Amino acid sequence: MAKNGTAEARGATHGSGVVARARRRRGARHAVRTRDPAGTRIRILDAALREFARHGLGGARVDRIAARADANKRMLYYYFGDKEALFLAVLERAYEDIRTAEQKLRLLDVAPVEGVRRLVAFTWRYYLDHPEFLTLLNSENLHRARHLKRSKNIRATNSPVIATLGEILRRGAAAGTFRAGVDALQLYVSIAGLAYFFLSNNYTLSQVFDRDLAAPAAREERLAHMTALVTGFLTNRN
Amino acid sequence: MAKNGTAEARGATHGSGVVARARRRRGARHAVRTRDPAGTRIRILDAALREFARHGLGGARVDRIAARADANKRMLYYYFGDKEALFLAVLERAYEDIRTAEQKLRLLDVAPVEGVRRLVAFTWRYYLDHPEFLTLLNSENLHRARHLKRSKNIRATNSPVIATLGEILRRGAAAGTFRAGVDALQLYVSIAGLAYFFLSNNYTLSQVFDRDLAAPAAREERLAHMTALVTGFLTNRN
DNA sequence: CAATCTGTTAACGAATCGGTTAAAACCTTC
DNA sequence: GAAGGTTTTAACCGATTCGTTAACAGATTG
Repeated sequence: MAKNGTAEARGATHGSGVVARARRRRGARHAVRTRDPAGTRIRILDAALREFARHGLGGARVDRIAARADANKRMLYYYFGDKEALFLAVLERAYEDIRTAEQKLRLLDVAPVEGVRRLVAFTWRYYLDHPEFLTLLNSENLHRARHLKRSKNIRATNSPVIATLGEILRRGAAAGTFRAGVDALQLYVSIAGLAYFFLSNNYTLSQVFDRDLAAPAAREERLAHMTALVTGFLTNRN
Repeated sequence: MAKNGTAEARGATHGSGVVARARRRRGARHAVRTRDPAGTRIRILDAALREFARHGLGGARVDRIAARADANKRMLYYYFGDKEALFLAVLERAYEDIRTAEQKLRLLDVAPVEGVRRLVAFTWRYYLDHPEFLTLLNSENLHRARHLKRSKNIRATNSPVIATLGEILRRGAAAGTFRAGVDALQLYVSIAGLAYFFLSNNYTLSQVFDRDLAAPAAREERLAHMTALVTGFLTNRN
């Protein structure tokens, strides 16, 4: 009863699909079969993101993806072609998501130092909240960006941030608060790297240095250090 | 004929093993069979390093490792137990190698700024020359350091670098050239991250920003930026 | 309501996976 | 030179892998 509300609330055109699926999962007989093409597609994408992030491309299992998506395995192939094409679809959506989040930042509304601080904090927060994004990128790099190479519309979406950061650096240098001659792409990669490495390699680092680097205190310390490092560098005019 | 020299040059106790193996590979009949336990062990480790680095733990194939090591597959299990134990052995050796290289650095013989510069340059160079180390760590982190947790003698070997960096920071602060209050572990992680991210994610970064970040010029630019970032931060006393 | 397209299903199959068996060949020791 | 332990081999195994087949059911259109 309450379950039904969920389906309707989502505004699904074929709302009954969700209910039917829930019934079928519970093993009820006389399950009402219904279609939900769009829903099936995103359920597969969600399940695939989780699976690829958890086990990598090589360790991911299509059967597990299908099971978690509550879809027939054949559907993966119907919608995406094969395992690798599905991986690319997952990757493209992940990039799309972070770029969308970046767009909302409006870094040029504040002073240059504050703008940089916000970019550092955002990057940190985003990686922290989306660990799957990190492992996904690691997988893609393991395969030398083989999938991304086949993708279009990836290059276009990624420039804006660099352009914005470049403008911040220009303004800061003009105002005399920042040093001149800093390359925006290099700095962007640095900010990303400072957060990425700590989080992506958190497990081995914690093990090797015998500290719990996932603890709240360690995280706060890290963000503070990153911010100090970047702003300290930029405001040192020698 | 010249081949034989290689075996002797290596100082192998059972030198004939190498020759026999080479003959067998070439498919010669009446192949002289010989034993070489130590050699077999390291050939397996080398082959496994390559395979795990190339395909990750999940994507690695034991048959391929055996083939490349020119050993029977049974030997992997004879010496290491199973695939995962072999992975741990490879990982342990990789850590051992980088710590050994770090020991040779003698960073305290030079001025603090120069010491930091050398550490940055070394880290960069080492990652550049050992890309397998990066992908290996990525794999281990994907699995949440599951294997490393079982390992002993990992924690002990990793402290010295942090201690040395701590001493450099102390001396620099005492001399008034460095800012005070910088945590050695945080800075070490930062230096590593600045190099690691650029190299480990080189493929996706190059793709996404439409630049060849593996080109010599891009590499030099990166090292220069990293060095400036770290020293610029440390020498900014505010 | 018939024809047609789209989405979904169960079942299967060939290839490959990590791991094992059982026996043989090499090497050391006495 | 025989005994006994260590290293190596070929063959094999059951489970699992990704991907496919063929038929069916819901939706759409005339």
